Amino acid sequence: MSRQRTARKPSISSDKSSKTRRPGGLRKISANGRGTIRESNEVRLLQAAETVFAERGFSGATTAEIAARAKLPKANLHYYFRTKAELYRAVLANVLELWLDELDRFTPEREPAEAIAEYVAAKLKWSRMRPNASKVFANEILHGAPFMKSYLSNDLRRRVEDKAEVIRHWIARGKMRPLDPKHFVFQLWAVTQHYADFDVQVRAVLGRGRLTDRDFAAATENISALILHGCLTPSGSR
Amino acid sequence: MSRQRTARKPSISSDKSSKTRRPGGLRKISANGRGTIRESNEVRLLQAAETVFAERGFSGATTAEIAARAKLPKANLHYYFRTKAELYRAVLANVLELWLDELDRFTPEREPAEAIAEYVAAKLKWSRMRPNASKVFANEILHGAPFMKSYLSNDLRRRVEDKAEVIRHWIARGKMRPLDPKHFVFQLWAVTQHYADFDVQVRAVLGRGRLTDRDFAAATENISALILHGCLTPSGSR
DNA sequence: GTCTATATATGGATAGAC
DNA sequence: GTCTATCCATATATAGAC
Repeated sequence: MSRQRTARKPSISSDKSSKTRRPGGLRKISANGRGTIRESNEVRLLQAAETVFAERGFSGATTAEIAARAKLPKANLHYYFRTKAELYRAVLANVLELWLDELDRFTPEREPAEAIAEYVAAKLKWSRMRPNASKVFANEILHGAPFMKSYLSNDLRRRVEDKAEVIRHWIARGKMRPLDPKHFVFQLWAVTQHYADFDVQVRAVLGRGRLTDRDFAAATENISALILHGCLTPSGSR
Repeated sequence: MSRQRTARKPSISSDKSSKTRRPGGLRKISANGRGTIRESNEVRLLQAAETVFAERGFSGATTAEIAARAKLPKANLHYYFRTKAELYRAVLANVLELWLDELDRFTPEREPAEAIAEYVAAKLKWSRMRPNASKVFANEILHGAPFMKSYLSNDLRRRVEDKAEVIRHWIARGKMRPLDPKHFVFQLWAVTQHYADFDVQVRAVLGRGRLTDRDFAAATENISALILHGCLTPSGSR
């Protein structure tokens, strides 16, 4: 769960000065065989930060609140993450790992109906399980992606480019209607993330204190049906 | 363009103490027949505020930046709007006026295909013309709707309830597939607002400096086609 | 590696002259 | 009704004792 740049992770570090790590070197190797204090503290800070950044945004979040939620003194937070921005970057990097891989179901050999239904279900599962991750991401984009712009224009853009090619293949094979592949991906993103990012509105309209399993099941079914009927050719849907 | 509560506007004032207006009374009635100084200053502040709140969120926005963008000294802003929160509330109220009415196209007598296509086109037009309005709203919801929660649970909820009834009618008449009406509305909202709220991501993926008329035309067509094929019965789509 | 105390900056809001 | 100067609260970040 290290937040080190290992060069295989999507890097969002390029936008600002990427400072070097902790003084480094003397990593505590405790009797139980792990540098556990640092690790567990970092994880707790990252989890607390995800919640607070989701609820308050970058500017609204305070290091004091994050530290309190992680049950650590504020100065300790600054020991592990020199600046608020560095902590935020680490949270964002964690979030991206979640988002990235689900699109990999889109391969030319697969049936679009299956791949798309699975994707919708998977994204909605994340919206339920990690709503704060989704919100941090949404907030970042909403405000112009100051920390993530280069990631969007590089990693993400290429990835969508690839998947658009797969969708074009499906269309050419007569399995999908002749739609614009990239706009189709936007629409998948939009409907699946809505339930995490706009949950307050969804709950208010449905009159729920919190969204239940049944609500998410209903959302998944409705979205799948709408999207599949919307994008498949009659023969493609079998 | 007054921001007064006239009781017919959707009220968002109930969450916090709604302070009385300016000292009041002596409204300048200038030679040209309008209280123009106040009015034009208020409008400029509201427009500046919409932009800044959209870009930075409530906490990230500073009254200094808003005032600068409106080309007024900061103290002047506080003369017209006592607090940052009051100014924010006024911006939100403006935004809600835009959002509310478009759903009125949903009436039992109309053909769903037409009503829905018009709605999608109208919402996307707003996403293009007033992206900042959309972003302010999105940001408010994203962070738990601290200023708007009661509006969501009352006005908005009732409104969606009404429209859900219309959709059920369409379904009963065999014009639409048997979907969940409220989830369907969520999906309409999600896809149409995506292009305003997530424009940075959309632009990055499409490789555009800014979204063009053609991009919005493509979005409109793609969304309409997906949604209509997705929700109409074969006979319903004629 | 932890934590108290504090330096420093920023931003919301207002006093009071014009 | 306008605007300069300023008050004061809050927040990031660090120094330095433990």
